[in-house]
Amino acid sequence: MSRRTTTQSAPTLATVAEEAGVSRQTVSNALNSPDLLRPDTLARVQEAIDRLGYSPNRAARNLRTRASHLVGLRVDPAVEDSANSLMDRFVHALVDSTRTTGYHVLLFTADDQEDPVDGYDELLRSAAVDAFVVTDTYRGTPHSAFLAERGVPFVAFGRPWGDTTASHPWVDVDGRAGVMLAVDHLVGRGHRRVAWVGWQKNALIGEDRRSGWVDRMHEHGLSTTQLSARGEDTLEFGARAAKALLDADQAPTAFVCVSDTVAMGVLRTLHERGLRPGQDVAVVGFDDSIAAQVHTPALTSVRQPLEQVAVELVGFLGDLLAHRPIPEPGKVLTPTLSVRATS
Amino acid sequence: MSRRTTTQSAPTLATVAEEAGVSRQTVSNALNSPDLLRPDTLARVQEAIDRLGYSPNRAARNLRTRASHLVGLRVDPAVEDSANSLMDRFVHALVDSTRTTGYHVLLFTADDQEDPVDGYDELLRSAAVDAFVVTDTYRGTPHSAFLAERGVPFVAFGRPWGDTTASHPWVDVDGRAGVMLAVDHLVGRGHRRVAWVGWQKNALIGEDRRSGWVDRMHEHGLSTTQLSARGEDTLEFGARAAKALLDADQAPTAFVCVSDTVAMGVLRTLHERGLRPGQDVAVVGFDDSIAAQVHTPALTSVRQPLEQVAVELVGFLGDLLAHRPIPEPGKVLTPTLSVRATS
DNA sequence: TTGAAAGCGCTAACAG
DNA sequence: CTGTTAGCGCTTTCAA
Repeated sequence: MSRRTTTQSAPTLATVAEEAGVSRQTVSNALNSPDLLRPDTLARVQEAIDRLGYSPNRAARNLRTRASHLVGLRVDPAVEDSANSLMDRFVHALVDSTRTTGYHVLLFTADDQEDPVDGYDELLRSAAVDAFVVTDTYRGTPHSAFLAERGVPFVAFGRPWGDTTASHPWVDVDGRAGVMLAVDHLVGRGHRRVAWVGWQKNALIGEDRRSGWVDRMHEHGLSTTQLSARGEDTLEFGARAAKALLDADQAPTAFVCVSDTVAMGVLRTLHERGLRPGQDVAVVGFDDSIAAQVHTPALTSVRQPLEQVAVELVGFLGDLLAHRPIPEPGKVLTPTLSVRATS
Repeated sequence: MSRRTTTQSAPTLATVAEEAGVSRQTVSNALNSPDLLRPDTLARVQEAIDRLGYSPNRAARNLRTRASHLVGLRVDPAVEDSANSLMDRFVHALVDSTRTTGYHVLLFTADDQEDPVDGYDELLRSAAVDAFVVTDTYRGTPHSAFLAERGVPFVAFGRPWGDTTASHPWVDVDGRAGVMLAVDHLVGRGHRRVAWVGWQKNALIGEDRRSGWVDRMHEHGLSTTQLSARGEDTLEFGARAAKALLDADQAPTAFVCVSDTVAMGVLRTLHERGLRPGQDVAVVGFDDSIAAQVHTPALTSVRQPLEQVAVELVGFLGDLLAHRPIPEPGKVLTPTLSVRATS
């Protein structure tokens, strides 16, 4: 009782038209503008479609409409030993969001990892994708400016730091507010000496997060002097920074970290020194990675609303590709704090 | 000095042909069968292509050749609180492997998470993808049988457990051998009572891994009685199992775990009881997840060669789509042991 | 070795 | 509301 024999080629518009006793165009209309058809015709066509198991050929449709309904996402190699599985969660969220809109996500990598725009051009020129999602936030690489310059249609996860001329749609998470959440939480638990372990000064994202710590500490009437460390996004740096801070005159009783990776380093130092996280010293990370969740003790962390980021991005994508005007092309979402055992 | 004005439509074969002073067909040949052209003609065409920044339109090519050069990969929601970032690493590896072959990876999700084949049909019928990569290993869901039945072209990460009729290409990792590695390692460090913390009996992957523990222990002349626990793939189960095993008459001095998630649970129990992992009790996980790497102390874990798995799968994909015969459609790769502080 | 003609399956524009 | 015509950009015949 198979609907079509295996060796037979797939049904086309013409097949369906014949089956339903209408013209090819009517079938096309049934698919794309069903309201143009009389209900009974529509039903008849729909029935034929179901009976034959017909799906419109995408290549033909793409050729005709000059759209692929694909969005490209460049995935760069995951960094081992880094707690950051942010990308994983984001990809899931993005694929989920695109599903309802008829778009699909095409993954690609750069031949040349150093070139921020490698891979984009070819995919676009060959009409393989309609647009891109770029994740600037992720490592702070300024792909956006290059892409915008070349007229590549894209939406970005991550705001165009400092670039006031940018006009592409973007969605970002308010890292500063997330850190403020962490500071409030710790101060609420009685901590007065709350340290910051962050990235280098030239990391704009890192500085934004840090400003949340500085400002909130001051608002609480607390000092930030001698309580800040800056370095790379590695476990080793976190461990080193914690040692230095703990050895200072007035050792901090709590650490707010720019990332879970760094926080894991802080935890390692605490462990080495026999300090119990959550009891002797509090630690808060950033990203709410899997590693944070399964660590013992589980790490309190700032959680980015990636699912919502994805939804907003896909919304912008729709506007962009439909050439709808985008009045306010930037959106900042607020993170939450996942409170766990380390605080 | 722009190569083409922004408002102008992309160059086509005809544009290039005119530019080079040859026919469209010659340009097509230059692209697909360059050896048919005279060197000087080829050079002239190539130059025109470069000058115009031409890339063949994929939709047109796909329509004509009835191939999309896309492979589908269904991503299911990541499970929170589980250490398993295996999928993330695998996706990266796959995208990397496909790059050189001219294929791209298309991501999709199922509307209905429960239906093991939801989403595949539509993508295939509409010729959106040429084939699929399915990751049976990941959760042990038997997609393969369903897909094979429907004549869907696919390659699988994960062997067709028990299904002797399966004829699709697959690549798998020898979990049993991985666990044997772990047992050897622990016994070599003087452990005699090595426990197993695994999955339910009906998880074929889990049982395969467990057999490595059972057999190897016996080969070392060691007993396995009262040293095994079975349950779900959660941190809580790992913690519970460790408690029960430690409370038994002859407490184990080492734990081999079916997954990092479970191992994290074991570590939690050790922590609660003041037992130092790697000193008082050894623990080995499976998957070498990020969480294992950044944990304090870092978790020894069996590492699957996902990069190699991806390469082999893409090789099979090439054979499959070129209708080349595949003499031996299964390949088993051997994992390695990442030794860290917990053992 | 190069060129001309045909057509993949679809949708946009128009005519009925 | 339905049908006819044309053509998207490419590759696959087949001739020259």
